[in-house]
Amino acid sequence: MKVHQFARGFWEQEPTLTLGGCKRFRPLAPKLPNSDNVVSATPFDLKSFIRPESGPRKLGFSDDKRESTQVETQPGGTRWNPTQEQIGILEMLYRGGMRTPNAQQIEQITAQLGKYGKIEGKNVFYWFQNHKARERQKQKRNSLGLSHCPRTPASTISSSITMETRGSEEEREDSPCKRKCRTWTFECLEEDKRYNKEEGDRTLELFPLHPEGR
Amino acid sequence: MKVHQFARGFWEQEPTLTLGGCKRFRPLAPKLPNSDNVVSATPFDLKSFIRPESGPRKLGFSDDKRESTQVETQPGGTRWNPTQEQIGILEMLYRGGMRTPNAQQIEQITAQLGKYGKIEGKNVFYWFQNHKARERQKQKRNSLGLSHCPRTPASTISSSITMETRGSEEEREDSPCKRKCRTWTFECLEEDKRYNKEEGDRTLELFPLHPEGR
DNA sequence: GCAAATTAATGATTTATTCAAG
DNA sequence: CTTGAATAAATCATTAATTTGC
Repeated sequence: MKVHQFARGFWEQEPTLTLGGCKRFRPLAPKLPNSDNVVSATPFDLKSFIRPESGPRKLGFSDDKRESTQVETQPGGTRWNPTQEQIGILEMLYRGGMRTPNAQQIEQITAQLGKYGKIEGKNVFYWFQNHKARERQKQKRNSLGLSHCPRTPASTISSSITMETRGSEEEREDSPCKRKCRTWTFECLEEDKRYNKEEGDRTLELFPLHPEGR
Repeated sequence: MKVHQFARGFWEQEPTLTLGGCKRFRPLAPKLPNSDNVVSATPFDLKSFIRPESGPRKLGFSDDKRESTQVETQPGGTRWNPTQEQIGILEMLYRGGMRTPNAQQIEQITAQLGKYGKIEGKNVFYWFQNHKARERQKQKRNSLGLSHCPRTPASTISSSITMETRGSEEEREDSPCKRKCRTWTFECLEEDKRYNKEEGDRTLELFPLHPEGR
C-alpha cells in the first residue's frame, strides 16, 4: 500500500504533526528536527492536540500573551455577550426572513455589529442557528398546546415583513433549497481573541499559519 | 425602539447583506441591483442541470488554466476530490485516534495535504466529520448483525497508536468534553474556488466593503 | 470500446441535541 | 433558566464507479 509511503513524506516534513504531545504514534521517520519547515509550520506541536481544554478557562480577555507559553490553545474565553443593539439588529434580520446567512452575509453582519461590541462571525452564525432552532421549538410547543390552527404565532412575522421568504413557494421556514451558500475556513485560535481594534483587524487573512505575524 | 435606527444604517451601508444569493427574500432596502452582491452565490442554476458531466469535470490535476477568466466567480463549485495521498494521510490520522481536530490541527493538516492537491480547511473538517459518522454507522450496522461483543473492531485502533488522544482520561471515541476547541471564521466565497495556488493569494482580506473606519 | 443511464460513495450543509457559561 | 457554543445525526448533492445498449 502506498499510503505509508506518502505518510512517510508527510511526517518527515512536518514533524510538528507527529504528535509532539502524543507520543503514542511512533514516527515512521527519524524525526527531523529541522526547525523551519515549509509552511512556517507554527511549531506549536500538538499541545492543543486533543487536549485543548485542560488549561485555565477563564483568562479570556485579559490580554493575550499566549504565544509565550501557548496556554493551551487559547483561553477558552468568555463567550460572546451580545449587546442590545446587536440583538436588535439580529432579530430584525431574522424577522426579515434571514435564517441561514451565508459567509458573506455573516461577514458583513459581523462587521456592522462589531460597531456595538466585540463579536465574531461564528457568533452571528450560531445566533441564527440557535434562534431558528429555538423559535421552532417554541412553535412546536405551542402547537401541542393548541393542537390546531398552526398559523397562530406567525403574526409578528407575517405582519410587516414576511417578505418573499417563503410566501412564494411551498417551503416553510427554511427550505433545503438554500443549500450550498456558505463557505468558511478555519482560523488560528490565537487571533480570534482580539477585541475590536480598529482598522487592521478587519483585514484578517484566513490562513494565519504564520505564528505571530499579526 | 432604536433598532430601526441601527437597522437603517445597517442596510444602507451594507446592501450586500440583502441576501446575496438567496433571492427568496425581498430586501428591506430598495433592492440594490448592484451586481456584486450576487457574488458568488453561484447561481449555478443550470450547470447541474441534469447533465452534470457536460463541463470539463476532469481538470483535476491535468493543469487547469482557467484562472485567467475566473469563470464568473468560480464555477458552481467543484467539490474537493481527495487524492490517494490525502486520503492515506487522513486515514492514518484517523486510525491514530484523531476524531475532531481543532482549528490549528486542521490548519496544519491542510497545509500538508495541500502538497498533494488543492484542499481547504473545511475539507479536512468535513472529512473527519463524515468519516467518523460513517464508521459509526458501519459499526452499528455490524453490531446489529452480531448483537454482541462490542469490542471487536477496536483492534486496529487500540493496538498501536491510540495516543494520548483519550488514553489518559476517561473519554472514549469522542466524548463531549472536547467542546470548545474549534474556532473558525467565515470567508468570502470568491476565492475559495482557486485551485492550487502557491504564493500569497492566501492573504486575501475579507472586507471589501468596510464603508468607513467603523 | 464508448458514452449515456444507474448506482454507490462520499463531500457539503442543515437540523437536532447536548453542554455549560452567566 | 436562558442562550452561546459545539457536536452528532440526518440530509442533500455531486462525483466516481458500474452497468447497459449500441
